[in-house]
Amino acid sequence: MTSGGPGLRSASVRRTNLSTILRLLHLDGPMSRTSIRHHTGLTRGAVGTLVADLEAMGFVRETTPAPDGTPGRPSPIVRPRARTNATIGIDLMVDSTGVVLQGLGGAVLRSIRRDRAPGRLGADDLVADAVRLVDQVRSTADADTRIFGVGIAVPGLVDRDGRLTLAPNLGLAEIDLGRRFEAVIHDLPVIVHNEANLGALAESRRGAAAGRDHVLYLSGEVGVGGGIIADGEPLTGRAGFAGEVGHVPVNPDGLLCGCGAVGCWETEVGEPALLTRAGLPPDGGRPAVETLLNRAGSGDDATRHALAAHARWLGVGLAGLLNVLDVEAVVLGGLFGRLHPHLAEDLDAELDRRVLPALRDRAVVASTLGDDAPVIGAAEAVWRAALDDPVTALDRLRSPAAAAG
Amino acid sequence: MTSGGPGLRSASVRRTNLSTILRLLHLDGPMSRTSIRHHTGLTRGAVGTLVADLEAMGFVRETTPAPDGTPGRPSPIVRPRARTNATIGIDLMVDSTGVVLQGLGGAVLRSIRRDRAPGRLGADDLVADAVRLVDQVRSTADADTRIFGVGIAVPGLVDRDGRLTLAPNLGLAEIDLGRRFEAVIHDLPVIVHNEANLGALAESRRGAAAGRDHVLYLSGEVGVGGGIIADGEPLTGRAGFAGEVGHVPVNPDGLLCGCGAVGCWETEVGEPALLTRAGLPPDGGRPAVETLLNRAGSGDDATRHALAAHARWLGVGLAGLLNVLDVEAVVLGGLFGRLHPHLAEDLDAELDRRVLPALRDRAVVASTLGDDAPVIGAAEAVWRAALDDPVTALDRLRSPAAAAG
DNA sequence: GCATGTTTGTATGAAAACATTGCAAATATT
DNA sequence: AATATTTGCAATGTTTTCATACAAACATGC
Repeated sequence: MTSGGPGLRSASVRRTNLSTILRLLHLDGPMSRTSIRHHTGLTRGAVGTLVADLEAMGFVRETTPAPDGTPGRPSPIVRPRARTNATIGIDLMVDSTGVVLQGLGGAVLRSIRRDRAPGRLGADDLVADAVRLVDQVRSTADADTRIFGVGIAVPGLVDRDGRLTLAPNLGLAEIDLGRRFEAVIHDLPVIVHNEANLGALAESRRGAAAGRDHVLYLSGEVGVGGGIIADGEPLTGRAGFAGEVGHVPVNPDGLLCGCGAVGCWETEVGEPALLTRAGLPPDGGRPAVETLLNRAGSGDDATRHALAAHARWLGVGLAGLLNVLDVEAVVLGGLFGRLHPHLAEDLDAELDRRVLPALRDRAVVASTLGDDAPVIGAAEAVWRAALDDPVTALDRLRSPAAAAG
Repeated sequence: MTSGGPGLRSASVRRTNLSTILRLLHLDGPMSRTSIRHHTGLTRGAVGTLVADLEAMGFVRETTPAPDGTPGRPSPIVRPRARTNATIGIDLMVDSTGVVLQGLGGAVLRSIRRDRAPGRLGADDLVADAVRLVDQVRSTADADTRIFGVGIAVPGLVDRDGRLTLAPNLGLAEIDLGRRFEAVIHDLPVIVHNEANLGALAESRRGAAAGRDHVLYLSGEVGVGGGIIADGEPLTGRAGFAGEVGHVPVNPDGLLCGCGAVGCWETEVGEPALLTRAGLPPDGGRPAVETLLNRAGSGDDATRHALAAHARWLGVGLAGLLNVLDVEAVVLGGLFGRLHPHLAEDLDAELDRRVLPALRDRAVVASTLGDDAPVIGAAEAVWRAALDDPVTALDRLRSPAAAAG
């Protein structure tokens, strides 16, 4: 509606600079004060007082560098204090719940995953189960560890306010999941996002696409989701639903999709489609996929043909996305990541056929974070919010009363 | 590669605030100082000196408001000085060249379009022809009009540095179009972008999607292009090629596309496909389209069926884009805009079938700027760059020597 | 026509933050 | 041990905004 951001007050300069430096340390790791100067363009004096502030707030610690042979007085190394500053990520997968504790700087301090009974729980049980794991993780943290919030990855449509519109694989719909969690974890801010969007965030920050600013992450399970990083930031769309690549039409004469349409990409590259092609039960789940991968490894012809067909359909949809988004890296997560070694060749061939020549210079790689990409992304998303204004984030932790704002 | 922006110096606060206010006036039109205060959150004193600065620089003029019946001292209206501050937009269409002079605030001060001989010119002639029109426009501007730059819209792939990689419909490839123009228009900065991206910018600022932050613009001519506005800003992609929606695969068993692939969206919804469906010569161009529209208006059955089929294919591709991008408005430009009244119903039906329910709340509208969307977008793109830092933009104009930076 | 209330612009002083400058500290080299 | 280099630290100056007080411009009511 209205254009132009808020005006910049004199006082916000400090906040912005503190945020800039802390984010730099979080993403690029420990570095000397001089390195900070070169990244930010600030003067020695300014960096000095800013780092001193961050140290006083407990965000960083300065250490003397090991001699490296260069002349001149050595510049102290500024290190993010991972153990004293952390966020929590939760991943509500279809058959398991994962929780991580991620320190400032990105290190995963603790990681738990617990299988859930295949029978579908209600929302209450789902939340209670996850909160138990959160408590378990919090109990192992140091006594002085400050936790800045909880991020939750959900396989479903989540709007910008954290309301879960639809999550068929969890059997949920129209639930304000953020509020549910906040009601139980009353002392921490909670954010909820789609798992593919968070997977994209994680892989672009810590994983296979680290440092890339234009990334497409594909999450292939029963459903197919996508997360887009554009100019280094998650692409949310109007309501937060962007990235539903599973429902791009690729085959007008294709199969009926769960969404009601015909020929969605998901019907061709989802897990059931793969298993069907390979002559395995479509709902065979993870074990069936393992069987398939084993057969592929041992050179089974039928399986290889099935994978080749799968690769072609993967290429059809992916080519369209590459032409539209012009990303520099595609990260294959979930099922796609496991399949990648077996279909990379056919996939690349299909892409060479369908992607415009100018857009062909891309990297399609398997996820390096694997199934943990969404959880790590959830924790990372909390950092993204907190590091936007570390001062008030810290203030809010100290006086939760002010969190009403 | 590196993360985190530059550090904020005390002096850059002023620049940021000047930029914020000027952009506000450019996009939202004249407003009182008080209104500026409400938009920016700045105090009376700050707004006062900032506006005084802008006035001294010749960007704005203050006028006394007409009495409106409210008590209290009236707040002066701050008006962008359109006639003293302008940008130039150029549009190199397939068969014509358009040039506009756009004042600060968005008003189109002058607009020329000249048909070009259908025979393809070389790059040199194309540039020379356009520059003649630019000179014509410049000569009609006031003597004290400052022109902040020239933006050029091209139907083709343009990278971030203004190099034209491929423009099949102009018969050009691998040309540094920006440099060519700069060599002739030596006194002005030049930027080059894809016409669909600029059309999207124009429609999201001044046209059918004014004020919307998430917009997809479709440019339908012989080729099909797209421009995406995400979070209010153009989505460029890694190299600036994002938005090539014409080559999204929609029909694996379809026709061979000019790009070498099979079943691109363009083969189903491009002008030739439409004309073929309606039993007209595929290369009939604009006159054939007029014939088709006339027949549709008079209720010709075959034509209506052709349009219905066209609408369905339009819906197939558009549904995929909506699911991926979650935009709030789709603006149909070029051919699509002219067709819209005749196929809106069938298109909406197809979208309802294929777009996820949560994403269905969108507006598909015809362009209001029509064929001028890309030219206006080109001028608007220059403003976008100049208003990012009006002070240095002005300094550069005054001392072109500094433009070397 | 005048007093009153309301809203706003202007002017002055204070506070915050960074840049600049000079000097001391810590390293490598000769 | 002396020199060159790079850096941290402290003091001073500049810039910008905020807070406050006062004057100006409008409407209303008597």
